[in-house]
Amino acid sequence: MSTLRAARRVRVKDDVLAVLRAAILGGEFAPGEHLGETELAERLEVSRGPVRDALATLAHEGLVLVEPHKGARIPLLSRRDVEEVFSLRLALEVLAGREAIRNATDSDLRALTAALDPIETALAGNDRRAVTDADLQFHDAFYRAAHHQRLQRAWQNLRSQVSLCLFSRNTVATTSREVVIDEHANLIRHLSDRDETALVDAIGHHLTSAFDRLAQHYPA
Amino acid sequence: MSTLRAARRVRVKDDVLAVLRAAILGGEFAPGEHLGETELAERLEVSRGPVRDALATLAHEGLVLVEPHKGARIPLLSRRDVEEVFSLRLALEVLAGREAIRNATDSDLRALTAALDPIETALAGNDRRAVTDADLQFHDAFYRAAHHQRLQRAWQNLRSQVSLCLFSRNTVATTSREVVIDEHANLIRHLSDRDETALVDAIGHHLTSAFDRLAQHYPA
DNA sequence: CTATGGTCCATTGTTAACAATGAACGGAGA
DNA sequence: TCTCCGTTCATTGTTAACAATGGACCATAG
Repeated sequence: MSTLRAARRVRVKDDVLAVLRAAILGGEFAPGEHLGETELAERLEVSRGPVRDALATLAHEGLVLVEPHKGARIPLLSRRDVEEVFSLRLALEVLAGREAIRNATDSDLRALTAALDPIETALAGNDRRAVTDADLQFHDAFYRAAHHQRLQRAWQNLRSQVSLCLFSRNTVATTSREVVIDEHANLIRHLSDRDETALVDAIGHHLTSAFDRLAQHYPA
Repeated sequence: MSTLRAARRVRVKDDVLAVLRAAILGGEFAPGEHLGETELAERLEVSRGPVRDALATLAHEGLVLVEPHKGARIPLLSRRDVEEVFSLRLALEVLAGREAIRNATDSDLRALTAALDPIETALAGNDRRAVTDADLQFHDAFYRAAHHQRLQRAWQNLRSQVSLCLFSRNTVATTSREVVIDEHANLIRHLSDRDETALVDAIGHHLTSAFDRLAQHYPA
């Protein structure tokens, strides 16, 4: 049965990584705050080794800033940072669209359609956090449909920062149903039609409007 | 004086990283070969800690493949891998071009022009390895001109794989002077002119032709 | 009062020992 | 002979102790 998961015992490092990532994205650390290896290790009741590993990974994801002999700090995002995140994301997602047109299977399209439901649910619950998570998971499915390993890893490295951007300033304009459902549905439609021009266009519109909504909170 | 370098003592991890990266790119390990932490640590006369750190970084760069409890292996590149590397690189470099048009300073342009010289020198020496290195360093300067930190890091993560592609099959068509000098000079010119369309076009041509030359050695 | 210099301490970098996993080998049974 | 199972061992994951760095603090001289 496909529901049977591999009983992989996770490494401690993976646990620490997941916990820290969730904590950072949940805003439990203030920007600029220093994350000491020793302190984290004690609070998580593990040794410093896995904590170091996890911090190194988080540094690759851009969730922490580490300097030699100075440890890890929570970065403070400027407007320029948000611009960087979204411009890079646009470049990646356009490539994802082109590759998906060539490589997406019916199964991928079904997965994308299915990924709309959690967004609806989250919208109904009026939980902004859940909406954003579901949104990002839709895009995960989109990148999977591209069948491009390196692109997917590039997205993984950027994904957390996108999430961070959407929550660092805590008042983000409520996203209306049109943008989160209709725009995503459009992506699926253009992808099904194998209409590259329309798809690339829709991606550009989708991300640009998301950036514009966000940019209001980051004055130039 | 600007020649005064910070007397930073490098961490052991950085040394190990540089040595291992050079070794892999130099073809000292066969594809599929297993890199044991213990063995590497002994040969480099350090402990396993820094070796682990370095291998983790190399994994992010795609130079080794690591699986939990199985360690690191040298990947074997298929044609699909090369396609992935170059398609992703194209997406990144087009973005770099657009950003450079907005952000490049005179100093950046001078650096780009200066980066042509080592290519000439390497060409004169008829050393393919040196030509490729100089080529990549030109593109480093190009990404620097974009003034886009996250893009630059994405390039750093891909750079080694590009280098690996160019040397994994050891018979690569000799690149003629036109492509390595003229095409690069064109990039500088279009960038100086702030001609986005021409620049994006030139980047596309530059990378596509490079891929085409390479793809012959990776039959579909 | 400011700036220079030195000492101390918290924190990271490194090392080496310990625990746990997974793969290879070999034997027993069908 | 082939398959299954258990043992063994090499290798990675984790831990804890040790070394070295960098910043903070304070004293002192100008």
